[in-house]
Parts: sequence; structure tokens; C-alpha cells
Amino acid sequence: MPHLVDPTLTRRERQRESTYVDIVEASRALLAESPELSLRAVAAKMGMTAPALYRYVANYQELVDLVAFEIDKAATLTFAAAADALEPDDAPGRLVAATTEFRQWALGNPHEFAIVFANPVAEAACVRRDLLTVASSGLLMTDLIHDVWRQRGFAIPAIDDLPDVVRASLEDPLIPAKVEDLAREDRGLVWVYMQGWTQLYGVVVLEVMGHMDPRVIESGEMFIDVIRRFAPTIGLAEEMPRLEAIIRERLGRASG
Amino acid sequence: MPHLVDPTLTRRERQRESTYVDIVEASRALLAESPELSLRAVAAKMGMTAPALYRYVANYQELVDLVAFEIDKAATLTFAAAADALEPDDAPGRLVAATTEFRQWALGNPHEFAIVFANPVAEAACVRRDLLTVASSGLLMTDLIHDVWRQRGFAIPAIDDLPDVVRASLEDPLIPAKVEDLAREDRGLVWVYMQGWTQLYGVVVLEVMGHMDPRVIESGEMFIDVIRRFAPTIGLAEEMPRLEAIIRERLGRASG
DNA sequence: GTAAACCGTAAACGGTGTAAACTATCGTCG
DNA sequence: CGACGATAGTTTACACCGTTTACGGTTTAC
Repeated sequence: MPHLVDPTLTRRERQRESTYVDIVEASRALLAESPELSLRAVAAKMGMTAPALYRYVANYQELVDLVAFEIDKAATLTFAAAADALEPDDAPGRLVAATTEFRQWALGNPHEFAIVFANPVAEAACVRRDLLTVASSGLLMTDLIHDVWRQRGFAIPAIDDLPDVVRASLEDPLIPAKVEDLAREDRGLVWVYMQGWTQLYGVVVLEVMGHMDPRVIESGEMFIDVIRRFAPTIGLAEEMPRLEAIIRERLGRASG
Repeated sequence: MPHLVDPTLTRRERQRESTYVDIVEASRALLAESPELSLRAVAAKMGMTAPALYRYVANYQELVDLVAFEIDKAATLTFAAAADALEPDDAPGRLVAATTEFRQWALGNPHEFAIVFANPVAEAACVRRDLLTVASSGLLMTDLIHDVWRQRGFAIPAIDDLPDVVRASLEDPLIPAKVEDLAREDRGLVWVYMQGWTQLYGVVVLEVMGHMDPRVIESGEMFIDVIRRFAPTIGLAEEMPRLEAIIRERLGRASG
């Protein structure tokens, strides 16, 4: 897993890390123009031949996974930035801001979105599965909901009221969710998070894929509607008018 | 002039139609095993060479669209059959039965599902867009919700309370929805349908793509949860326990 | 009966992922 | 310093992909 350049590494290791960065960079440049990401094109864009890339990834799928992970990381920064545009004590505002930015980013970068969020996870025990578990966007979103809960204290389902399977999944989650700092009796919050994520995911995929009336997509009304219908679940019913203003303000912009 | 079979079709035309059937058949056979559908493989499976297929489809995308349309048609039959397993006067039961069958079918035929419901619609004015508008599954689902409304008469949003864009979209929909036999003041029902479809779509795509805890997918608890949370919107809150039984019964089966 | 429309073929072009063999360079150690 | 092994790149090759072109048979229609 390549990260930022680290001075403690040997020269060769640093060079290798930087090549990984180049790979991601080239890939994202290609994705900005075409939905198809080809290993050969990435290599060409870097001034290399295709087989050389096999020194860095085992196969095409691993290239995609690598790029997806880095895209998620980078996109999460913009979500976080959207949240940071509001005061720290306005957890609800921060949540909807980040959520709206997520939607805007998805529509503005459909190919990147597809690679991260609409890519089938083939097997239960594959690399992608592991990467998924630590996806930064998931961690951010759970964090933001957690903040809302701490500040507003909405009702969450008691973990023992939930079905056995769900309880097991909450106690030892296989999805990206920051859960260690959550007492067992508060794990119901993660279920609420999953509910919200499911609904959000539904609209956004529908919109990005174009499986919705173009006029509705353009307006963002269904997206707003989804947020509005979910708001009461996390105790934001009364605050919704104010939050809707935040959303609509953000819908007017393009995403970076 | 006596005609034995179909007066409108000549011998050659009938043969041509049958070739189209073969194409879809071969494609679906391939999709059952591999997520990738290749034009060459389809041709080979039919005992033809690849270029011959260009007598029937203009390009690869058109092949995919054709297959997607036919898959949707065929799948809709199984959804309808699930609904028909219940009494005609039990519209709520029919709706959740069809919905559950949809989910089961999606999980059992992920590649077919992906081709129909998770394929990007590139341009606003493409063939796929038109096909989408008449997708049979969409028509069935609107029908089923319409039946629930007629039988139970839940509250629907007044069309004039909805945002302008939404109103325009409901008066002249670009999505699959049987809408002609719905008075203008009742068009709010279509919005309710879109809301429900969005939520349903969210869970199912999440499940099919594997972007969810495998244990939760296996159990179907999130799917049930989505239905449960949507039920009140269409006046089925009290009936939910009965409906949940119908769902759980169906989750135990495999889909055809 | 003949001309046109149709349906298939083979060959070829440029693209893809991937495997194998080979080579030049770099880092380390005697 | 020199040698050697690991590393990172090359070239070549294979099998597959979508698509185009040119060509040959059949079937239909006038």
C-alpha cells in the first residue's frame, strides 16, 4: 500500500513509492476523460511499456483496486473540506455538507465514482474486501454521524433488539466504520449509519448511472428528498429547513 | 390470401426474428457464467463469426442494450409470478412479493442484474434511454404500487406542492412508469413510486455489488429494514408484520 | 430470369491483459 | 574497488476483444 514519500526509506524504496504515485496520477488523468481504464494506457501515459507495470501490481484488478483506494482517499479530503466549511459545533450542518459534496463529486467524476463505489467485490476474502474495510470515506461519514449523535443525542436502536446477524455484524464490522471507540450498547448507531448510507447510495448511484429523469437529476430534488426523509431518524426533523438551505447552496456549485 | 403463421412476417423476417432470440439466449447463457459479455463469444456460441452479428446490431453497445431489454422483460415475468402467488385483493402482499423476488433475482443473477440496472446511460438521447422508458419491470412496479393505492388509499403529495422540476417530470415522465391512466392530481403517486424505487435500488445494488457485510447480505436484514421503513409512506405500517412474514418466506428460496 | 437485398464468410487493423526471456542499472558486500 | 544479486525496465509473443472491408453464396422480388 503506497503512501506519501517517507524520508526514512532507502532511495530505491522512495523511487518505488513515487512510481506508485505516478501510476495513480496517470490513471486518474485517464479516468477524467474516458470511463475505461486500461493498464496499457496507464503505462503509456507514464512513458513505460505495459509489462513494466507488473512490477507494481500483480494484475489489472489490483491496479483498479489501488486506484480506487487512492481516489477514495482523495475524494474524502474534499468531503471533509465541505464539512469544515461549517462551525465545529454544527455537526448536522457538517454531515449534510459532506454528504452533498459526496453527491456532487460523484456526478462530476462519474468514472472515478464508478471505480470506487460501483465495482463488484468478487470474493469475500480478496484484497478489495480488506481495502473496503478501511475506506476513508466510510470512516469520515461514520465520524460525522457520530458527532451528530453526541451533540443531539437522537434515539438509536438497542443492540439487543436487532436481529442476531446484525448484532454480530455491529460487534465486529466488515465495513468501513470507526467503531472501536463506541461502547457495545451504542453500536446501534452503526446500524443507523448503514441505513443512511444505503439510502444515500441509492440516489447517488441512480443519478450517476443516469437511471433517473435527467431533469430530476439536474435539480437534485430526489437527493434532497432522500436526506429529508432520513433526517428524522437522526433527530434532525426541526433543523431540516436550515440544513436544506445548506444543501441547496452547495448544489449550485461544481465539485473539485 | 391465406396465411398460416403471421401475415405480417415473411419467411426471411421470421428467420431473422429467431436469430435475435438466439442472440439473447446465447448472451444470457454466457452471462450466467461470466460477468463479461463479449460479442465474439456470443457469435461463437451461436456458431457464427463475430462480424456476422453486425447484421443484427450496429455495435457492441446495441447488443448489450438488446440483451438488457430482454433480460428485464424475462425477469419481470418472475416478479409478476411472485405477485400472482397472492390473492388479487392483497395488493400490499403482491407488492412486497414482487419486490422480494426482484431482490432475490438480483442476488442470484448478478451479471444480468448489472447489465440491466447498473449500466451507465451515456447520453440523454440514446437508444438505451428510450428502452429505459418502457422497461417492463418499471411498469410492473408502478402497477403494483398503483394497486396498493387504489385498495388502501394512502396519502400522496399534492402535485402542486412538489418542486417545479418534479412536477414537470411527473406530467411527462422519462422513466418507466405507467402514467397515462393517472389523473393529473394523482401524479404525486409517481413521485412516491420514485422514492420507493430509489430506496429499493440502493439496498439491492449495495448487496449485489458486495459493498455490505456478507453476513447482512446473506440474512437480508437490511433489505427487510428498507421495506419496513418505507411501508408507512404507502400506508402499510400496521400490515407490516404480515408482510414481513411474506418477505421472509420468500428470502428462504432461490430465484429462477 | 435476372437484379437486388440479405446473410454469412475470411482477412485484417488496432486495441486489450498477460507471460516469458532478456538486459541494464542499482545497492550492497567482500 | 569489483562482483554479484535484486530490481526495473525492455522486447517479443499469445490470445482475446470490437470493428471494418471485401467477397461469396441464398433468398426474395420484379
